[in-house]
Amino acid sequence: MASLFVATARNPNLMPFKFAKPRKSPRCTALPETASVVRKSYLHQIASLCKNGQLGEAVGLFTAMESENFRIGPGIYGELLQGCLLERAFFTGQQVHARILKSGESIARNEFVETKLVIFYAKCNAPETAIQLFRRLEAQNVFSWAAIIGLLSRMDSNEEALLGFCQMQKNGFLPDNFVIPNALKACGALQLIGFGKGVHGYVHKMGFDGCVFVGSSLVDMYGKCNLVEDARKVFENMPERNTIAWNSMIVGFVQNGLDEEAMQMFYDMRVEGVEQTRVTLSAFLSASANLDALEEGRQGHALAIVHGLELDNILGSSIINYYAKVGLLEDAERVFTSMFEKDVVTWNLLVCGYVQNGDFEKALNVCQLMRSENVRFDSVTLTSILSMCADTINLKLGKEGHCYCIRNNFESDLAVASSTISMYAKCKRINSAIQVFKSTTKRDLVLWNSLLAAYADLGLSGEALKLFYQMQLDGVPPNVISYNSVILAFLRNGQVNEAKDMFSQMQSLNVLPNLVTWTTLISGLTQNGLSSDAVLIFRQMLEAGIQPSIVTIVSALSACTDLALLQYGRTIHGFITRHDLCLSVLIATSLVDMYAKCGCIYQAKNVFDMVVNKELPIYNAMISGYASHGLAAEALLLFKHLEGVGIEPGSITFTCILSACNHAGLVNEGLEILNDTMPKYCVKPSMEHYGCVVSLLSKSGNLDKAYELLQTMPHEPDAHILVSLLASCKEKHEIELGEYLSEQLLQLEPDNSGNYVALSNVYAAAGKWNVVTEVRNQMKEKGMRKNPGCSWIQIGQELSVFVSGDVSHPKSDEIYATLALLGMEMHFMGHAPTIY
DNA sequence: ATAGGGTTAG
Repeated sequence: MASLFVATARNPNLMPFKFAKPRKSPRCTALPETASVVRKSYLHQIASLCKNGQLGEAVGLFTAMESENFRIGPGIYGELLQGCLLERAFFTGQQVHARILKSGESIARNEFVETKLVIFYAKCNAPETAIQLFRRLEAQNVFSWAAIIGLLSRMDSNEEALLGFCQMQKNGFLPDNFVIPNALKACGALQLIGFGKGVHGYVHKMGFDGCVFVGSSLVDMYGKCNLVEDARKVFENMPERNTIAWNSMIVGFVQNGLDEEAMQMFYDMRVEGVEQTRVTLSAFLSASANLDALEEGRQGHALAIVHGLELDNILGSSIINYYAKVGLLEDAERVFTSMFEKDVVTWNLLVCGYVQNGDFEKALNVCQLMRSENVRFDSVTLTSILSMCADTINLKLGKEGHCYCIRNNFESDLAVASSTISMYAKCKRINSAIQVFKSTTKRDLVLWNSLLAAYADLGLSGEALKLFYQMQLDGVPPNVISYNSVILAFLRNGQVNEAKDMFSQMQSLNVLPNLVTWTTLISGLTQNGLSSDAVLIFRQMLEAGIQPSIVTIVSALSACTDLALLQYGRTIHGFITRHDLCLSVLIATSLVDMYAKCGCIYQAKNVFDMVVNKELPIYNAMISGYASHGLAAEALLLFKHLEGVGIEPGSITFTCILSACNHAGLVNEGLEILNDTMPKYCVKPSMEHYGCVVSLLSKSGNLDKAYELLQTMPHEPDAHILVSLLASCKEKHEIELGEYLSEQLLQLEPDNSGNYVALSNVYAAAGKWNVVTEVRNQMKEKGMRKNPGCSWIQIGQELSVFVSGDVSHPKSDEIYATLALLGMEMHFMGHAPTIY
């Protein structure tokens, strides 16, 4: 095998040696008289030299024997091979092998020597030679079988190892306590629980229960097969337990998600004074990482230092994994640089840590360093890179990553395919996502869920539902995540009832809704205008004993931005206070927003004042609150304060502050912000920003300036801005401009009856009743009268005409009838002109 | 005139 030679060449201990003259050794000086005694003594010396790691001396003695023509027996060759094995001296072993072949059949075909050679090659991971020699054996025995089965299991050829295990029994050799651990290891790797239990039975029958090696392997096997209770039973019944037995148990707990048990066992181990190795610490650190146990993980790192354990790729990686999981990336990086041995997993942990921490630049740097040090990316690296591309919506890098996957045959990797799909979906390339999905042949739950989530994000509920059924036809039962996506797809598409149906369907099928399910429903219902349903769901969630996350609470509070639900908002505020969640800036911002939108501006201010480290969003919420309450002075003051504390205002901030100016009629302030302040902060004014100022100018009687701004701004005017100008045209009786603007408006939104109303208002204000009627007839032709969304405005408009003196209005009876139907005649009569 | 062994990270 090529890799073998690479491995030997790297190791300076394995340099080829020359058969040197034996060095004078004091023990060699007095040779006993008879040849057989001398031979015995030589054997003894060679054996002890080999055991003491003095292979060179042993070989020297061997050469001396050869030159003195001693008859060298199988024992000497056996000892020498054993010595080579101990020092991993592959080349020396090959030389010994050559001498064996040269010394004739009686040695070369000796069962003991042949077995030793098989063991030697098997241990040196030279599978071809070992297996070839094994096949040509004069006689098999338990030792050669054990060597071969061990080799196969080490090479991860688990099926072959188990086949060998069966074959040796067929050939009449009873497996002993040395072979059994290898067979059990293979069972664990393949999760062949039936086979494993069979071996366990055999162990019991043969009385190997007492062997620590067998016991530890059983613990490991049961752990790997997810039968952690059986593992525990074996462990507890072991008459003797060593470090490895404990380690196997702890690792079993961690692998089965029982992190607390693993930690407890770690402490028990310390109390009992069992030596703890890097394996122990590695497992302990995994448990700490899984539990976010900050203190324990640090202790684990400290113990590694105290025990003087060098940071090999595995222990080092466990420490990095822990620091990365709890977000201490600087510590992770420190450990990374201090490691003496790194592999692709080590690198991946650092990359993944930075990606999950949102430090994309550092993640990319590490990837580049990886390439420059010739560490090849594997599927985990690519998954991290692709998910980073998704997070940053970096389609260019994402495509490069995808191409790398195609070039390097990662296409069949399900995890890579899933993250490629998510990447394309996040970058709004749904067709590419679908293409990647279709190119896969074997599909797992994660892959189906990736595309399902992509459809959900776009609100493609039809496609999502189709996929949802398709996966079931394909024999993949949906899990909570699948249901969450379908529910989200419906809610994004405004299909509230369908979403609710799915929610009850999953419960009747015993798929338990999780935090995401509840949160999706709460925010989706709110966004579809069903705030009170959202609040109801939030209460159900608390009753179900699910702890809300920050996102859940933010969604629930956003449902309470309606005065009718303020009482629930206050209840949630109480919940927040009881659970010490006020410290979250996100929650505080939502509270400010809720109180402001419910008209409780002073309560909003109270919450606002309590927050210590304020960030831009909470300022925005407060300024917006002031703006909507007509408290322009307060809004401007807070805006100035923002400058004082060095926080840069954003686009939303300017929307809020301009709308405050607009409501308060602060023309100069509004113009200054648009013309000076926004360029200062490099914020390009949006349509909405211009809208505020245009409306402000037109309302304050500067219709000309307003129209000028409308013409010079870099945006095509939207309906909103045109309507605000139309209102001014009405006041100023600017019929010509009104007509012109209305024409544009009706081109933009030909089916919006409100626009016709605005136009007819212009004519009505100028007393052009005949044109008003004309416009009304146009509306009637379009069947707009029955449109419930604008009936109020229409009625108002009709009334305006009526009140303005056109008493002979032909439809006055109809208007009265409509009002009577709505039960509001008197009320509207008095307030008619304010309806607009 | 004799042999060999199990556990670990994403």
